[in-house]
Amino acid sequence: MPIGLSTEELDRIDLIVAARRKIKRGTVLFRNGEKFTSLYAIRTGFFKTCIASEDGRDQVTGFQMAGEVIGLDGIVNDIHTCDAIALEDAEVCVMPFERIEELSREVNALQRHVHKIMSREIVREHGVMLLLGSMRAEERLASFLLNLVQRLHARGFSQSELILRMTREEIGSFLGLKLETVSRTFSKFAAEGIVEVKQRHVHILNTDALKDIVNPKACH
Amino acid sequence: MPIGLSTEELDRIDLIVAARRKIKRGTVLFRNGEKFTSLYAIRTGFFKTCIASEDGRDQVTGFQMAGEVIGLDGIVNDIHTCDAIALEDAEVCVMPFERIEELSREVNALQRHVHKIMSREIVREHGVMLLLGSMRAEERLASFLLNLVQRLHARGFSQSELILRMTREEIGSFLGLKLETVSRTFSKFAAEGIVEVKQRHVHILNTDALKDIVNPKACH
DNA sequence: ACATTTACTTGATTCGGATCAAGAAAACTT
DNA sequence: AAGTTTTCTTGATCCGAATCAAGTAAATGT
Repeated sequence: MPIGLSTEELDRIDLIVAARRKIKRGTVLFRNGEKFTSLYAIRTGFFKTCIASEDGRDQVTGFQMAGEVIGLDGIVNDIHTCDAIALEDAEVCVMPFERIEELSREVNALQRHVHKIMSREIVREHGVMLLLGSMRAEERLASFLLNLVQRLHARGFSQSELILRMTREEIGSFLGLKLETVSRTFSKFAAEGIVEVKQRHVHILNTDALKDIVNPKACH
Repeated sequence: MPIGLSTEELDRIDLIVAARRKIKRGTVLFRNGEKFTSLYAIRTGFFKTCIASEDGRDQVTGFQMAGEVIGLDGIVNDIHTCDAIALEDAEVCVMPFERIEELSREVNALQRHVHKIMSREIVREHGVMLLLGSMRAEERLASFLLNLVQRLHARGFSQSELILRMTREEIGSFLGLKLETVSRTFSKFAAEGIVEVKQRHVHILNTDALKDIVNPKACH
């Protein structure tokens, strides 16, 4: 949450949260077609969001963790256009969007904060487009791992160890790859000594090597 | 612009526009790294936005036309993270973001409008992710053509004829394909009688066929 | 503890799109 | 109008990832 607020303002922002809601692993927070009413701030747990095309195909559009906000897709048409599914037991703050709009008219820092959250999501998606549009499988997976571990580290977790909350298929869907390719690429990284992988447990042994894969240096 | 406003409110919204700016074809409206100050509403002309990774690769993230707003990427960090380049002579309204925030605290419809614009961009990008993550070349190009022509039609242009403002390479960058593949796919569509293509001039002969390519029907 | 399901790995083969290459057609220059 | 540059098309070949297939390991339920 934003800084530089008076205690009075902070108290008011607390009022945005209408309720807390627990979501069991594998269940849906909101789904495509549902009426949009609220944004959700993740308190604990891990989510994926995905959209489906009319024919069965579907695409994971992102993985979200504690401190991130989901539901922004619903604002345009007052209808959610993607599904948000908990990948582990989770708890969210339900923030009715009407209240957010109301209060952000009065608290400048909140208004600014809401704008930044939406802009950040747009920029994040630009990055995903670059990944999907121009990277090869190894680059995609390396980029994915670095991004995950960086976000986890910002939350106080290890820089080198992580537990994947999603399946190979979900990773593949997000990265525009098939699950076999994801699996093979993990194995390749492991064979090169860059990571240790044991199912969902990943230990990054050589962060620089991953960075080099994403961003091949011209020299040496 | 939003509806349901009093004339007084409309007058105030006009004040958002600090200036108009003409941008010559091939020149930059803003570029990566520049300080963010304003959003831009396109009055006339056609833009592309693109991001570059550290190694030379770059990715067109979108094509924008009259009535659309660009610059949203700059809000998070007060720095633009992409380039906006005019693909034909253009004119934009410069809307200082400070003024937008100020006024949208007072005019609810404007606040709502700003939120919807940002959410719409997020949803659009979800669609691009689906395209890049799961579609084949033909599906991508068909989807691209349908999207372009639909937006042009909404602005009063033909449903079946359009002039591409961008090169094959730019289309390819946007769609995650090489320019040769774009060219070949155009030729394939032409051979099948779905479109007539003559350089940048495209005539869509069979919209349903394009829709079928994007969304293959199970039966027949 | 066992059976069942789900998730993951690895191999063989295929295929779509990238790459390499050359030429043609437009679009600018001057 | 001629020359130059940019854009586009088409062909031949190659490669990365998809697909098909089989088997293993882990998670879940009873």
